[in-house]
Amino acid sequence: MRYSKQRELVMQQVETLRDHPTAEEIYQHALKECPGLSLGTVYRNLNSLVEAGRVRRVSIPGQPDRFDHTLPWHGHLYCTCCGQVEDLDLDPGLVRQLLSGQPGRITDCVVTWIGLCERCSRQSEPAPAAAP
Amino acid sequence: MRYSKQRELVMQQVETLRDHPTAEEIYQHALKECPGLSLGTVYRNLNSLVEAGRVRRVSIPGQPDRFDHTLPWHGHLYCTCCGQVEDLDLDPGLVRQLLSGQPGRITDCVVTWIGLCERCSRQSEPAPAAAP
DNA sequence: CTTATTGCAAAACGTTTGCAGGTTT
DNA sequence: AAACCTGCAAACGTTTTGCAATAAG
Repeated sequence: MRYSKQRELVMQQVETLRDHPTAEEIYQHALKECPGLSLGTVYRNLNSLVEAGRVRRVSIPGQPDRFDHTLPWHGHLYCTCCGQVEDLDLDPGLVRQLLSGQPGRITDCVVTWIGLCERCSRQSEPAPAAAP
Repeated sequence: MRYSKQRELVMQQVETLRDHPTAEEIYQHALKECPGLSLGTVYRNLNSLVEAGRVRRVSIPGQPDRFDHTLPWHGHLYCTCCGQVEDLDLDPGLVRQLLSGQPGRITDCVVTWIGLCERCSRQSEPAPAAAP
């Protein structure tokens, strides 16, 4: 894979916007530092970065994909109130136990909690962004 | 909610095609019994059936939604070889343990295994359908 | 008679792709 | 010079929507 200004910019955005940005959000922020950048290029680079293992893709049902700079395996919590996605540290031992006895060969495991984040569940000071 | 022939037909297809069909698959099968049925109607009815709690939606990252007649909570295994989705019985106690200590109020939990089903992992007699 | 539901077609949405020109090695 | 990467715009596959017509209560 060759160096490109655009790809490194996309990588940098995933790292600085640490809150699981979507391709569109990454594009909007990157545009400020690289006018003329195209959304297609952002998508293409996100795909190569995911394939290269430098970025993780986070899929929430019914929503555009998000991208995560945290590489080690973890789960996610999608807050239906503020729309934010939080990392979830899950005991890998328990996950392995959950899987034990299941037939087949597993290569990945997606665990997504749907509900309210801590802030929204306290019903005060709801986070700014609106849920889609 | 009013009775409609189309909605009951969609419901019936989800129940008889027990293998997590997509909207398109449900449409193709239902068409045989109700010529003139439209795909938009299938989507609308699947949405109302999910909302009414008579059907479950199963989302696999990067794939069209599937629909499940099994209502009690369970996980899913998506086989990257044959493309099939299998139900996964997961110990609810372990799932509750996984969640314990996490902040927030959880309303749903999506657990999806990605890998090979038992049949494909035995590397013999792969299931008919091709992975997308 | 009222209103939910339908078929149809068009649009919305997130994402991918073909192409001609520009960049990296 | 060869290969890769870009911007652009068009196309993609899935899903939703506006509409006038139909069917249910």
